[in-house]
Amino acid sequence: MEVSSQVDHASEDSVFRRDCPSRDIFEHLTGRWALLVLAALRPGSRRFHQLRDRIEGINEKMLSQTLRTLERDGLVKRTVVPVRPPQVSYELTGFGEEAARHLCGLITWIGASASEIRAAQERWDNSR
Amino acid sequence: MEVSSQVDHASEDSVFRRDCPSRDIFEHLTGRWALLVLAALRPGSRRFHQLRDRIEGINEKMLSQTLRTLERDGLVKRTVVPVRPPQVSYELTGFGEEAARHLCGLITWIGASASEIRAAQERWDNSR
DNA sequence: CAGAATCCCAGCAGATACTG
DNA sequence: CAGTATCTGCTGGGATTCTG
Repeated sequence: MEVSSQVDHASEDSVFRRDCPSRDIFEHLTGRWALLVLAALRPGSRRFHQLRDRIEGINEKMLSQTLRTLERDGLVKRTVVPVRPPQVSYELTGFGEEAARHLCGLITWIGASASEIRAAQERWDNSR
Repeated sequence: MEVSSQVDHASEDSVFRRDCPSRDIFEHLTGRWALLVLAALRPGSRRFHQLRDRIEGINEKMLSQTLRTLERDGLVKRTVVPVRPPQVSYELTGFGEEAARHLCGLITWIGASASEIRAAQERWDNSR
């Protein structure tokens, strides 16, 4: 593991760089389903089928894939109870809760602003 | 414009619905380039070519497209000075600044957490 | 129940060339 | 300078099927 490099990745500008290491983590969080999975896990631990039923439109492949990515990033913890049939539950880690707070903050802001944004869109659409 | 409908879109759960109207606004903000454009506009007004030069890897089509979407949503204001050659500048609206604050807050958090997330990823990768 | 494996497609993104 | 127009391809996402 490299401790230092020629390029200062910690600089404020690094996000503008093509190789900014934050970019793919950002993409994990803002992909189509991650927000919804994190939000669905906020109240507490959930089973696979509970998540699938709660999140409208998701299929098992995408749920599984999203959960695995979030688990890999250390945002979600997966727990298996080895019985028949198997029981698997998911919960947020401390990190996951922080991420969820940020994302849900953004969503809350969007929700509060939605009507004004929609109005802006209509104005734009009508002006051409 | 409809004032009410059978479905309660204002409920907290609406984000989980397939037709949640916040979803596409969220996607505009978290698309590949919107964050970078908003961040680049935070210090103040910028010209088209300044943005293109600042944001590594973007091409003119994507910059133009992203700016138009953000303008349509009322997050960015476009100003044309009709001279030859034309001068066009972009700046954040009040709304745009709020959106940028949220997104940059998320990015800052990711930056601060990146090393721990990377460590989690390595642990995950090595454990299989 | 909780996934894995496979196949498939639309749509976003990029490269390139052109224009008021 | 600040964009459009057009073509192309890649891959994220989805439907379906299979399994421990």
